[in-house]
Amino acid sequence: MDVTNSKYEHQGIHVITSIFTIERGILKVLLIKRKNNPYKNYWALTGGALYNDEDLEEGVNREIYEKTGLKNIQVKFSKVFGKKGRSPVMRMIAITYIGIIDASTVEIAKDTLKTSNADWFKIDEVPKLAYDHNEIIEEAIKTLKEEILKTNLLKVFFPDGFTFPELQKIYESILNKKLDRRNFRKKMLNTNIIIATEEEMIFEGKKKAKIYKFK
Amino acid sequence: MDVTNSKYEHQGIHVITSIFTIERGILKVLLIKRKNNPYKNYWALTGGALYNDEDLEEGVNREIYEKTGLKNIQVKFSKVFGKKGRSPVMRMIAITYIGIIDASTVEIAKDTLKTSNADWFKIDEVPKLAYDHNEIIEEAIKTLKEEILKTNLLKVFFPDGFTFPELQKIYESILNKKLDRRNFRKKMLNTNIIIATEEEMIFEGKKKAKIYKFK
DNA sequence: GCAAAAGTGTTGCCCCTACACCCATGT
DNA sequence: ACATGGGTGTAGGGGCAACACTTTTGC
Repeated sequence: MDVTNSKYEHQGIHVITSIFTIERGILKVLLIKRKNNPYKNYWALTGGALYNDEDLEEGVNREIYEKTGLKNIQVKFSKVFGKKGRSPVMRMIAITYIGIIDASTVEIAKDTLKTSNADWFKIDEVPKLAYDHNEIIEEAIKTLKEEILKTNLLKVFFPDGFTFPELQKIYESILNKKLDRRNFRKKMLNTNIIIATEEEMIFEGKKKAKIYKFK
Repeated sequence: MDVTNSKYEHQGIHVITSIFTIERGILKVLLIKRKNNPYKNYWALTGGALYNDEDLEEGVNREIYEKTGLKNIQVKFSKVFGKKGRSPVMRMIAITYIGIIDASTVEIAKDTLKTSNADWFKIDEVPKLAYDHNEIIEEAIKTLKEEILKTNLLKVFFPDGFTFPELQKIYESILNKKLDRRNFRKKMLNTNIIIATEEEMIFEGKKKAKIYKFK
């Protein structure tokens, strides 16, 4: 291995996260506006170059923090993007992740060293983004749909527990389809990652709904 | 983005493939012996640095060819390995893949520009390898077990068709467990990627077995 | 005629889907 | 009393695992 071999000199790693939320039943993705070239003034996903002294997930979290002020976002690996032309500056491979947060509980920094804006976009209203980020979001949505069925990613929305009607609404927003109340309840209870509590609360109806928690 | 920023200068991409085969019912992995530093004279997986002018799978195939003489190996993505200390030379991220071939139909180059030997190793007799390649193989085996259930990866063993007894033996070798003849047959036929032929042949018994083909 | 492998069918379980009625409450 | 959403049970289909007997043929 020769550090100055021109065949593989000047390569780099992007660590990129599609951060999602749900606002009033609508799935949205967090985008930031770039201050610097390349793609100056383009909207983009949170992410950037991995540093030499950090592991992948450290880089992921640093990039999220630098570009949004958010900390401790739980992420899941999504996909690798490595087409040779994907960055105009040098050969970059993107390792991409997904995360989901409750937008109503956090404050997103709108102006940072590298960003001039930040906002949530409905996933079917995402503009033309920097790099191949549009494609990355498409794959991220697929990963998100798979992961919420296998893990307790959605716990972030319900730190104090949830009722089935509201949990179902979140799932329906992400999967983009209606689910059957009875089947949804049975399926969720079957996973054994949910436990009932004694409390109840009102969600949308007039009748109280029982509160459950993620383990 | 600044090409000479020391925080992310001198990074590179490894494209690495765990190439498997089955010989007399035993799952084996192809290793090559390195001629050069780092890890000179260590056994290692086929792989190396991705070049700037090639896409990921092009790099995968070039590396396999350079180190073994093999061409046109169908590969599947396995996992990303990116711990910061994984290469002693510079910061390398490994994008890893799996492939499977019928060792009896190919000739592996044992001496190339970069390798001084090449051989098949039983997966529980793999020596201490270069880099984190032992860990990569562990994950590759998991990926292999998943992929053979979802895809027709094993087609390479049966260019002229197969009987159920021999197909089942391959599956059992990889999954490392006995399967029920009747259930195996039903499950495979259910996938609809298999068609019956009129021919028959003898596998291990005295009775002829019907020959099937992958679509 | 027997050993060795090939071929085949049934049952029960679990998960999933589809679907209809009663309950609690605020107005 | 009625409208609104919350809560529940049942039946059918598909996939999976467990399981035993018959067939072919070389010796």
